[in-house]
Amino acid sequence: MLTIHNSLTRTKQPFEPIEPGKVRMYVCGMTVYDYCHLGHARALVVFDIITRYLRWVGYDVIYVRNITDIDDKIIARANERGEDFRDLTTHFISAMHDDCAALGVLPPDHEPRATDSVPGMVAMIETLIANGHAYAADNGDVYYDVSHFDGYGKLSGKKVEDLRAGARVEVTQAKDDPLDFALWKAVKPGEPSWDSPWGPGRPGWHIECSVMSIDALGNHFDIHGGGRDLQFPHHENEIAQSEGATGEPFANYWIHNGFVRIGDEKMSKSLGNFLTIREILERYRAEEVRYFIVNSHYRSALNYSEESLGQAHGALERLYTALRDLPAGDGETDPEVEARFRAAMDDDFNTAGALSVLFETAREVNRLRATEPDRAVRLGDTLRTLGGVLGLLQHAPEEFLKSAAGSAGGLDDSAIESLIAERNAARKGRDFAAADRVRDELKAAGIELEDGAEGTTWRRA
RNA sequence: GGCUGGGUGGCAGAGUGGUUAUGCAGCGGCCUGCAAAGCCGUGUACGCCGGUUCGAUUCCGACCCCAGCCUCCA
Repeated sequence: MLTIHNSLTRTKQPFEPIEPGKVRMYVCGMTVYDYCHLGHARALVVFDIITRYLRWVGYDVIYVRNITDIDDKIIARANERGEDFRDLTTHFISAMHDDCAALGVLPPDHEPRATDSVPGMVAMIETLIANGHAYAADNGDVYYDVSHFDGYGKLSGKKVEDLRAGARVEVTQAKDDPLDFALWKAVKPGEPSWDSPWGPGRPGWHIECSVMSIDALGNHFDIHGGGRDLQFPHHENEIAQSEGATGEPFANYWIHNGFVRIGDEKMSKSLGNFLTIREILERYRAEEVRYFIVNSHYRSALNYSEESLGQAHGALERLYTALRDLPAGDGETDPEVEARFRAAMDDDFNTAGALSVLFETAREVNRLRATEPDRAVRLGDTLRTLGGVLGLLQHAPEEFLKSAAGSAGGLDDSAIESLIAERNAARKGRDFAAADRVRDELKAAGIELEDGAEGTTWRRA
């Protein structure tokens, strides 16, 4: 039985989809004005794994992840670069897709773009005005009337009075209440705009997600996800808009992933302490980045450090070493191992616990490969299958073990092979001093050797 | 100030009212020309102070500390 921590109730609940066997999930995607950083990578990987797992246990999943391709920052950046905002977003959307592919993040089923849904946003805003949930201000903006929605604050656990007391939102003349938020922003000079009943302008950020999610999944769907930082106000506002407009409950389960931190601070654009995915991939293998993310629970804070990424390498090396030279079997998994893996994942996607099952299985493979080869092969299949649910262990072991991290230079494979041949000739002549010199030379270049019965193998550390 | 979440062994990181997380690193052993890999063994870990309990890292209360949201943010 799958249980999920629901931000809406702040408890772990059994997962019950609206329609049996079917999961409809919407996750807030990227605002495409810059390259994705490690924090984005975490959100991408976390929901990728949730999707993979739900599918693997048999759910028919519709996964929607939007693209915000119109907002203040996009406009500002485009103007800075002196280009059309569409050229800017096209560039960063394609960069994001490259990053996803590199990290093994599967594409969502639908990837709606805000600019394709503006008429729907205008329509929802009209409905909200008609319902009394929103009002058009004199300046051409339209605002949501927070006091007119009873459930406001239910997702973030905030009370409207408390928010008002601690409000740091700048009060404009146009708003009735500092907590009210913009649904439609009147055009300013130099900005792209769309026509509307309130004059030319563009949608507010929150309305974009309400409309794109409902368009793709209906008024009421199962899971809505995103980063912790979106819980308030973004998701709170989405609920107010969506439920205000449809009169139906919006999403049943809200899942929020924790932040990536660096030096005990949130990694973010505004703090400027971020590392882009492409920067990281220059220094580490994509699978190491993925392992680093999977190694901790999706809701907890994840501290970036060189050491952690290094440890990820060591851990993957162990797993791949167990699979090395192990033939593939019939693809069946071991039921007992699978049950333990599922028990961990069913417990609010406990990927760290699931990994421990993988390591225990790897040890079993190593222990049994000589004495019970059939069983070892079966466990190897299990390892590959369960690893695949986490998006790991899909490379050929030799390929992973011999691969270089990022753009690392050094010795190429043929140079390594010829040094090994040289060393083995020395070993044959029992000139161990010469053999050890070659091995030391390779070790200095980051190459580890292993002399086995079948000959010498190597890997990059 | 209001509201969230968290403090676990050298590091990373799960989890639990009493019995091994797991990985990396370390130590001892087996194996090996020596290594490496692997296997076996090994470490008085649970912020502080009280309380409940036969027993608490795990429950309750206070305290200290950290992070996040309340402004754009995965």
